[in-house]
Amino acid sequence: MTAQARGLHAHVLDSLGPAITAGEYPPGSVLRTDELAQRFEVSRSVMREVVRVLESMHLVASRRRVGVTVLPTAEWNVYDPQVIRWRLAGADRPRQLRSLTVLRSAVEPVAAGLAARHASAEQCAALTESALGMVATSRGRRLEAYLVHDIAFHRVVLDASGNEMFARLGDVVAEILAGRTHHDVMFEDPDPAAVTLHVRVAEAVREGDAPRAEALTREIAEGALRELDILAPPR
Amino acid sequence: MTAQARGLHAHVLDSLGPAITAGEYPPGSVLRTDELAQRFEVSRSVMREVVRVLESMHLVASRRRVGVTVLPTAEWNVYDPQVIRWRLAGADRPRQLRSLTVLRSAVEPVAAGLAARHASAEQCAALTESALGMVATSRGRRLEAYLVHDIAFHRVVLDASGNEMFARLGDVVAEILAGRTHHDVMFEDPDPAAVTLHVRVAEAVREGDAPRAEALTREIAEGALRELDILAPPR
DNA sequence: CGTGGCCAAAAAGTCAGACTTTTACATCAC
DNA sequence: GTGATGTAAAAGTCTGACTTTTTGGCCACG
Repeated sequence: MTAQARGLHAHVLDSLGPAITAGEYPPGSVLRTDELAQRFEVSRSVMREVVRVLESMHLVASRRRVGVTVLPTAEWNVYDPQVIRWRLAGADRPRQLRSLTVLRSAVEPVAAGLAARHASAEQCAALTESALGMVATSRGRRLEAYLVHDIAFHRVVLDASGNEMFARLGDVVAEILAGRTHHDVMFEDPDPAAVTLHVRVAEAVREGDAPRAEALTREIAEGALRELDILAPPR
Repeated sequence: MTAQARGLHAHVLDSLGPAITAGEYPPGSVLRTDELAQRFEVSRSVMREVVRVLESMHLVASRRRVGVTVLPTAEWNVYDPQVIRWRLAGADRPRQLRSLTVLRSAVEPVAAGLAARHASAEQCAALTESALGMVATSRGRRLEAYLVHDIAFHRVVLDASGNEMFARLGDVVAEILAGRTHHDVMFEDPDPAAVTLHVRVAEAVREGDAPRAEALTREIAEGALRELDILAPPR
């Protein structure tokens, strides 16, 4: 079973949440707690807890006498990791991936610049190690091993920035990178130029060269955007 | 009354949430649902809903036989608008404000660049109007009126970027700007240079000059960071 | 024909109590 | 000391009754 023991409410949430983010209940739709409770075969108390959580994510609004209304997309807490996961698993995955990659392209260069100033010796070591790992697995269809190092690299950069908001984007970046490898077909070995850029970012951070770290990371990000334009053209 | 009619659970949440984010219950603290229900004089069902919401924000984790554990800060959903508000209202407001301003400095320039490409005629008009409003209220201690235009300006830029993730940061930026005006003492009129920069950003966006819009916005952001360094030095 | 107030029903909100399930911890045998 | 076992504590679940708010219709009155 897929995490059944995590509680009844979590199970219902994992079913209803994706349904809403996928647009199965278009904005404006009205649901009733009692009806939902019956549909999912749980008690009203459990369903109420689920609705409360969805409400806290601004996916729905609950009003007396009218019911539970699905809110327009513009209201959703799109930074909630749970919501991100649900949407990445759903139909508008491509659009979502693009939004997130653009966010990445804005955040990561600045984070790298800060990392160059604040990174500890351990973080520099971890960064270099990850970069070397990427080099070592960049040829011979070792995409899975490469992915591990790639994720580790970007996580360290975000952590080393010393900014809490940046650090919390580590999971999002991991999700994006994993998605690129697993869903969006990636037959070939990773772009050698990108691998080199990662190595050079590690160097720049180690040397405390913030402008260079930022510029190099911007190149990586632009590469990712270009790649996305090719694999999944906008519009 | 301060929004008492929003439901009992919301009231309890507004009391317990800030207490947790303020560190009144340090990470690792264990609470019991029953005890909390008694303390806040609500039924267990209400308290359970509150705990569920806090759990969805990753502020706490609920485990059988042990209770409701407060999670370490690193786990919190720091992008949740509710959490942001709670933290901005609490003791570590300065640190929080810095994190968010750094995030802004990363995001807004890129958003402005995108806005220059995607902004509609209406959005360009709104932008120019806001910039003019800022000019008109930039002298004579009309800080409140200035704030309104400032918020509107940045909101339009983020919206016009066409990126959903950027657009959702409008509230955060509004919160930051409002905080700067209201809390962190701002005796003087706004920096004339900043006002001019806003006007020029509006121009660049209208002309579709993405690099210039980005560069100018980066100047605004750097100004905001410098200002923060003066008013509330780091460390 | 429109306006305003009143009533009734619908749905969420709240509560109390009984029961189940998991699990940390202590105890005991080996 | 190690491992099995039992117990109790806390969350989890369910049910049913009750309260509160709000919508929308209905009717009287201007």
